[in-house]
Amino acid sequence: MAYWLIKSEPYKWSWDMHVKKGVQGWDGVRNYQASNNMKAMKIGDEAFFYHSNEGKEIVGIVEVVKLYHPDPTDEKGRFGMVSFKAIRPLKKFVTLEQIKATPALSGMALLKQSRLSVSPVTQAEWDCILSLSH
DNA sequence: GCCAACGTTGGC
DNA sequence: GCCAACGTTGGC
Repeated sequence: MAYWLIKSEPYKWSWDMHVKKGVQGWDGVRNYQASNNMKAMKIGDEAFFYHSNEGKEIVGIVEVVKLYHPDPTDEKGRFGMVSFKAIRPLKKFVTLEQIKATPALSGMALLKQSRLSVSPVTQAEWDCILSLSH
């Protein structure tokens, strides 16, 4: 069981939209590193849902319900996507500011590669963020 | 709205 | 296969 973090700009695709829809294919990723991270995902893996630009905070948790498959929005057929189901919102959102201020989270890919939209999260980081969300 | 970081494209 | 030019992301 692995953990991940996925980013979305809330005015394009927000947590609320995802909750309303239930399951959503994570289309539109056009970056090989992000794409490779999705390839490595397994059914049941969980991911934090992060709002970039507006909010800049982790707002909820989703679960992988469909493995890497072709992304219909990619005309060239080069990129794929996984599908995520919304599981639950965090009681308290965990902001980028908090993450930066927490030494245990200083190694997160979110901070080191700010432009990477799908990144891995370690068990320790996952637990730490969950503890901040209570 | 600016701009740094960085990934991608395309000419050579 | 290199690398300059260009485009995009995302924090500030």
